[in-house]
Amino acid sequence: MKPPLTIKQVQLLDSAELLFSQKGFDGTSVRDIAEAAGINTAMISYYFGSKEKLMEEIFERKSLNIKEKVDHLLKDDSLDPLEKMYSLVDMYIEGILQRKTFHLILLTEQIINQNPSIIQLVDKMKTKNSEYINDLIRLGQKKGIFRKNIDIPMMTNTLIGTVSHTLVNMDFYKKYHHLETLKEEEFEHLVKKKLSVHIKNIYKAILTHES
Amino acid sequence: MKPPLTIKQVQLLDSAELLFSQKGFDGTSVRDIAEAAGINTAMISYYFGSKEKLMEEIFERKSLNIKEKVDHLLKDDSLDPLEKMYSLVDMYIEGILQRKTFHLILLTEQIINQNPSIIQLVDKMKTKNSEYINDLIRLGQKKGIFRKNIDIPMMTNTLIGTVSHTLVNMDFYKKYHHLETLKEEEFEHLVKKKLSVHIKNIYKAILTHES
DNA sequence: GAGAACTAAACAAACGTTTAATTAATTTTG
DNA sequence: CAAAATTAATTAAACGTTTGTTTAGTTCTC
Repeated sequence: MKPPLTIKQVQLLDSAELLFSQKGFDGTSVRDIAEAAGINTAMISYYFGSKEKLMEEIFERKSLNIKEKVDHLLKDDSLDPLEKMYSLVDMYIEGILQRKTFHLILLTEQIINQNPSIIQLVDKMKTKNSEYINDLIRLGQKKGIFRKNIDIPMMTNTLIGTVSHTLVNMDFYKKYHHLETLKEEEFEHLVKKKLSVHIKNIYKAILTHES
Repeated sequence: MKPPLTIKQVQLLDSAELLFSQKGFDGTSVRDIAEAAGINTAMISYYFGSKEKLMEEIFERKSLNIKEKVDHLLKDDSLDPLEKMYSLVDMYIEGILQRKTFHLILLTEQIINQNPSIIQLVDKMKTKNSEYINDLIRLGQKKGIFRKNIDIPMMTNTLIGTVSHTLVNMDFYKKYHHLETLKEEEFEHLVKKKLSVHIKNIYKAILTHES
């Protein structure tokens, strides 16, 4: 069991997370991080051992864990399979947009993979995500409600891919549609709603309609 | 008009593109690039002026330009609106998977934006993509074949997002489904086919079905 | 032999990390 | 309970590398 983080550790982690999401891991220096947090540079090595391990700490803190929720969802008899899929879709939208900065780091780290322990962590996340969607779709198929010939990996790609691409393009979308007057909170709520409706439409169409 | 590139310039650009896609712009040194190309480090500054301008050259060389194809598609009377959308979908799948390494760079540069002229280039690309899909969907709506209440930006996000996420996860997909025995060529063909069928299904369902 | 192509070496700046010294907090002791 | 001893937190400076770029000289080409 690891000791709880101190206030300064959290300040460093938060500053680092923001900077990594904006300038990337290699584009951010430990001096940048320390200055943003108002803490001496040497404290990063003192607390975390290295810049690499600080990154790992960010991943351990911010990784999305919805295993319990999905397990509960699988057993829940009050929902039909499509409602369960809807619930999973909203979990991902909510989980990703609530961790915007971390998810941006995750996106770049999926492509630029240098640190072995981060590669391992990301692979585990991917495997879990595949399993969750796989389990829920197979359940609907067993109950005879979902179609048989579903390309499950592609359903995953559309869910995560659409949400991720929307996240990356949020600023562009805001400018392109002249929504700068909206409060950040309202804009985010709008995006979540649009994502939710859109992806659920797709899932309903692909999972339940005749071919 | 710029003078044509020499062989060595192309070698440097190709080596840089591969390394940038694997380790990111900041994670790649000019010495890395020069060594991979078997060319003296100083030649990068000599030819391109700087590492930054070398990156810009990559973008100018590899940016996807499908304007002519889309214009032609809009006028083509032998295709109905849905067939036109299908054609656009395949253009993106083909264009992105044929430029895998460049598209990976593009994905990270959309998040980690430092170089102003690259930001400008990426914004232009996004605007164009939005317009292409917008024009084709509106055409189908005018002809009374597509539904009225379509969330066009979200349709864009699903197309580009699904293809991008599939590209990023290709290696994972290969391992997870034990397809290592497949030749790279065959695997890529399989992925393209799956993407094509999947996204066309989505587009057909969302654009044409009743709500 | 003039101009372009190319090289090895040098440049200052920035990098992540360590060190040695100092201050702050905690524990031990009389 | 206060003083002393011990440990932890914090600092500025220095460490050795690596960074992108420039320089000065050499080789090649026409």
